[in-house]
Amino acid sequence: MEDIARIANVSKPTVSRALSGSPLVSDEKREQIAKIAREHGYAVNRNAQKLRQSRTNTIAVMLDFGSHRHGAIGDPFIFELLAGVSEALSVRDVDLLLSPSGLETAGDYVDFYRSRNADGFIIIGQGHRERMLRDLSRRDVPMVVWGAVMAKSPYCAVGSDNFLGGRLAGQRFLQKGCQNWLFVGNTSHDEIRLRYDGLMEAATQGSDVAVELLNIDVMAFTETHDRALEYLDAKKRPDAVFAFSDTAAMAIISAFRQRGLVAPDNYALVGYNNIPPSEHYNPAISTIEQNTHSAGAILVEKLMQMIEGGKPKSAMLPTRLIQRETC
Amino acid sequence: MEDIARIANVSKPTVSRALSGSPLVSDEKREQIAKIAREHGYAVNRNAQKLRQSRTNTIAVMLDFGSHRHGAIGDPFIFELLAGVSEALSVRDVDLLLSPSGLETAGDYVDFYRSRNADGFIIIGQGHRERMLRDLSRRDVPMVVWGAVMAKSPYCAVGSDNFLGGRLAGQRFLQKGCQNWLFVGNTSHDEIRLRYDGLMEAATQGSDVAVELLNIDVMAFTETHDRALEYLDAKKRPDAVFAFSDTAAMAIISAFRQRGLVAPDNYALVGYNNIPPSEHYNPAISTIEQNTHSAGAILVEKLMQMIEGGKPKSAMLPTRLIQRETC
DNA sequence: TTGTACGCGTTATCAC
DNA sequence: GTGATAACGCGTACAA
Repeated sequence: MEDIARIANVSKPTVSRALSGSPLVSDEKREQIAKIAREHGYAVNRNAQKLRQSRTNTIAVMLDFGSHRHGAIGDPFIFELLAGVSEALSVRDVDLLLSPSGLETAGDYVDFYRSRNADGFIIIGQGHRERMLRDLSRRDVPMVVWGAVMAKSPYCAVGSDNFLGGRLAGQRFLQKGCQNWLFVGNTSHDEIRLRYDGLMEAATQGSDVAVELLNIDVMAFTETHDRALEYLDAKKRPDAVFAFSDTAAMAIISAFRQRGLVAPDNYALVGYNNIPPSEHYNPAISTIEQNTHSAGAILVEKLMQMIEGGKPKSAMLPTRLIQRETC
Repeated sequence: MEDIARIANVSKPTVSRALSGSPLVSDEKREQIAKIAREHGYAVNRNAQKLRQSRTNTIAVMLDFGSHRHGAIGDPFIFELLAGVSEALSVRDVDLLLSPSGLETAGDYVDFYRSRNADGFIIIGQGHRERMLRDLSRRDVPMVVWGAVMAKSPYCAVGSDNFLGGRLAGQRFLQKGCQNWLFVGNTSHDEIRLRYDGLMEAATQGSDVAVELLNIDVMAFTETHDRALEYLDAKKRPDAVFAFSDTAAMAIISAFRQRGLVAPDNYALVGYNNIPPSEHYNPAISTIEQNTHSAGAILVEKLMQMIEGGKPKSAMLPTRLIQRETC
């Protein structure tokens, strides 16, 4: 920058101002300086910038790849969410640091933040780290969580109305007169548990409804498929199934078909997320739709508020039941 | 750091050495300093570090979210790839900057690199930026591309053997005696075009084989489904279809079924990627498998070599045909 | 093994 | 509007 200043016959601060679009510099000079910089292949050192400024204009997005590998990614839903976050950050010209390593305990997160690696965190899915998140929320680090939204939560969470989603599925089962329900999913994830709770509430409103729980440790396609087969082979015959994702619903359909069971003739089925293939699947999958599209933008918006010192409220996105062939 | 040094009764450089694990400091002092740092909530400023050092230990991964949104993501394949890259970088303790904004022209990339935002780029999919990539490769910026691997390519590319993939599908079609083939995919993407070329080569080895091309602009599920319907409604009746992804294959199955056509009775079908649901789909989808798992690690390995000043060769990963019900 | 002095490239502060 | 100067927090010669 020193060199550019010399060549342009101005001072270093002027170059800085010109290149960062300060209104304090004349347009004429700005253009001239920009031109010289371009010709000489000069670009402002972003690290020096970050060192000098209070903001790093970077946020870290934590994605639990571990639990999503090997087909474990429920469906394209997470990807859409990530795309939304990426886009919302782009608009604000903020960098996205993806799942930096070594972040386990709340202390790790605090250190990472104090090291000025990022201005805040977006954490996708509580998973099994609810405890850590509660700790972290007390440590004055800007963060927003995608996942279960619970009233008593000490941190800002954004997620779809999972409880309602579960209830909607249950109410539909009631309409169809189903009595032996099966919930498929890992309820140790709060998000999933809320759906289960919603389903249970609907169940209590019916008469003589029994709900079973098929807990899937690793919520992957193959795992779900195999566990469903085991379940059927134990002579269980549910007349309604609520799966934790559309991909899981596909696994269910496949497993049930292998035992001669077809939806909706032999059982009702509702999935979650409304991914594109669901509509054209055979049979077309009834599902709970959540507004994935705006989720990313909302997450970013809340986090920015928090970084500015605000205290944004948690937000719950609407869900609705989309009826297709399976239910 | 100054403070920590004072409290520990040592000098600033000693603290620096202790915290960065230099062998020049006694274990006793290192431990003592680390303890004090922990107690006082001190963490090394990573930006100052990056400013001072030649490496930033950050690499940028370019993902074309734009062409993957709204279900446009072919299937979970890209996600798996990203997970692999993320993991490989974690092991090396390198940060992953995801699709920074404002990178369009080769010049943008060069500036980004010169600004010391990242030590290099991993670019997922050539897409429509082949021209830019050629430019960029001449500019002395470390980068590796996932996608089509072509002999005359000026940059280091890693990808599966797309040509072979296409040929394998074609050879299978020949075995089954199919004569009216349909290729589904956007051949303006080099990766896809190579598959088409492979298919064509197989076609020339048969007698009386005709190949049609159904170009899908946006390679999304719904788009593929609708274009397939249009195709059938134009009274076309292929007896073999090669789709650019397994998700696309699902879209094809759905569209064909709507017109009363079922695989493998009415047509043979081969997909690509071998995603988990393909095995359990109805009908189970024959597909070309590529070694997604090691891809991420290889990309990172090549890029690191390049950053170290090496000139790594392009690499082609093996593919194989997995025969299931559809073909 | 440890300390001194300096520089990395930028922006904030204050004068003019 | 522009320029001189200091400061951001760290690593690294070099000396001790």
